[in-house]
Amino acid sequence: MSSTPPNSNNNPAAANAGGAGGSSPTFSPLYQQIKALITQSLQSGEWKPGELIPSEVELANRFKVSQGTVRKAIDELAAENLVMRKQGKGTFVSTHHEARAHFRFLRLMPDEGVPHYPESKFIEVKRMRAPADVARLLDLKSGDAVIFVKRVQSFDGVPTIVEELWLPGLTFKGLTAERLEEYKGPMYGLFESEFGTRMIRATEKIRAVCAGADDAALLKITANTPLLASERVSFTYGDKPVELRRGLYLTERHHYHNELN
Amino acid sequence: MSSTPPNSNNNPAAANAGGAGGSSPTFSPLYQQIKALITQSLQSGEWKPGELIPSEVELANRFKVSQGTVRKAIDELAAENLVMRKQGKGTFVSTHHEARAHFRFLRLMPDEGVPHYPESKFIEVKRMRAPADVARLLDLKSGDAVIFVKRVQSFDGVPTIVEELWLPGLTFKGLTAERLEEYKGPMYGLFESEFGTRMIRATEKIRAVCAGADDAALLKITANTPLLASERVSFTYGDKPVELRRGLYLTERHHYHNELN
DNA sequence: AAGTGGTCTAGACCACTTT
DNA sequence: AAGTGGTCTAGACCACTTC
Repeated sequence: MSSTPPNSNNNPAAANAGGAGGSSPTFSPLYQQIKALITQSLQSGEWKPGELIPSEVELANRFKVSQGTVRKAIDELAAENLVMRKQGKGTFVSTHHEARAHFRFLRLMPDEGVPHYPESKFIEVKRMRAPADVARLLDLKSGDAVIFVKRVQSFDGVPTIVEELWLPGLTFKGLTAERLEEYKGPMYGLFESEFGTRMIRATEKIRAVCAGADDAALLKITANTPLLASERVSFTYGDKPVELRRGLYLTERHHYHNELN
Repeated sequence: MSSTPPNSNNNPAAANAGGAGGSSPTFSPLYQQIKALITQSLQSGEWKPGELIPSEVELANRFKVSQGTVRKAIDELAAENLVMRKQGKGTFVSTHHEARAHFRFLRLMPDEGVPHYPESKFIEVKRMRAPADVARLLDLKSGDAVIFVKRVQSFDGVPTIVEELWLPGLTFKGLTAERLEEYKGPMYGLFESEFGTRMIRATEKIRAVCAGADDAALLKITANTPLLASERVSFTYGDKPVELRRGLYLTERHHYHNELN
């Protein structure tokens, strides 16, 4: 018998792939396991948003796998916008503190001209107990503490969005109107920097409604103007819902943009 | 000097990668070139929707590249929904004749219950000359022949969508009300099978509007009911726009669903 | 058993950035 | 020159489907 060929697969890190034929019931490929390990480091804050993560070679050594396997894991994380690759520089943890990230969740675009981020005016910020519907969407118990935020957003001084947010009180303890007001830019940047909670994906339900008297007043429009109503639930690592946002969008000079692939 | 090592890169198919240092201005990686060649075969109909394409090994031989390079090309085509991989069976050309594809472009979901495809009732089908706005969006000249379609779609007998379509007359020559009516299922299936035109992506602009008298009558609702207004431009291979669709969606028992990643 | 896509490895070289 | 990600190759073996 000749010696083992150089490419035989006998990786100790993989709990499967053994010589025994029976595949374990919880089988997952090595690169998925590596991906999970990297995600853990992202979640735990070992590498913070905006920072450089270890190089592929370094991670391959750490996890005792080939660079190609690390590469495939990072490819998927990059596709999910958890990290960003930059040739020659390295791989960086994604952050909401970038123009690029600003319009990933805000899909309202001006009919004419280049998109830019709106100004916020906060109407109300308070702690309260979660109503049943909010609790259900945020995976909380009815009556759990939540932080409620209501604000109006304007483009070039024109009020266009009125939205209400509910955030788990535990995760966002210490969030006040002052901190929101002094912070410029998207709230997700604040959440990421000050509360260590990064939104990584969201689901949205959209309908058309008529403006009620209160919302019409905030948007300085007549009642019964048609508005887009969006209900958005945002998730952080581990598919944990951490924000419910209900927005009303005035679509006279703006539209909701979507790409269907 | 030792002989050339086994892994030196000297592939004749690549127009770049030569020994000369100067990179050509039109550089693109090999797998992108392979991807373009495969896309050409898809576009030309060499492999038709639903059919099996040659195996990775076969394509690697044909193009004189390694299987890994073909693999990376097909990976991207699969990510763009142009093909579908099935382990053990092969790689198939995507088709709109599948339940899976039906909801890729129709994002209106029932608030309760499982999604299903609506019934169509055609109001009008005619040839006409493209108005300026339609011509612009379809990359035609104002006055070029287009086919105009107007229909109402119902879920469980409840009229919910009224939409108007404009299609380039040249591409869809011979499309009549009869053919539309006898065809069950999504129009994109018909377009693909009968006209050899496959929609591969679309952009959509969404607003809220009030129902006018005519549309209210078609949807059997009162005038001024708020509706979602969608303007969608669909593209076939080569990013060529081949459909303009303007839809009004009743969102009382349905909502527009979106995933933000 | 044979064929397909899916995973994993090892190594070479290229393109880009920084030192 | 050194380090990073990006491309390409060659080969092994696994999981799944079909014959």
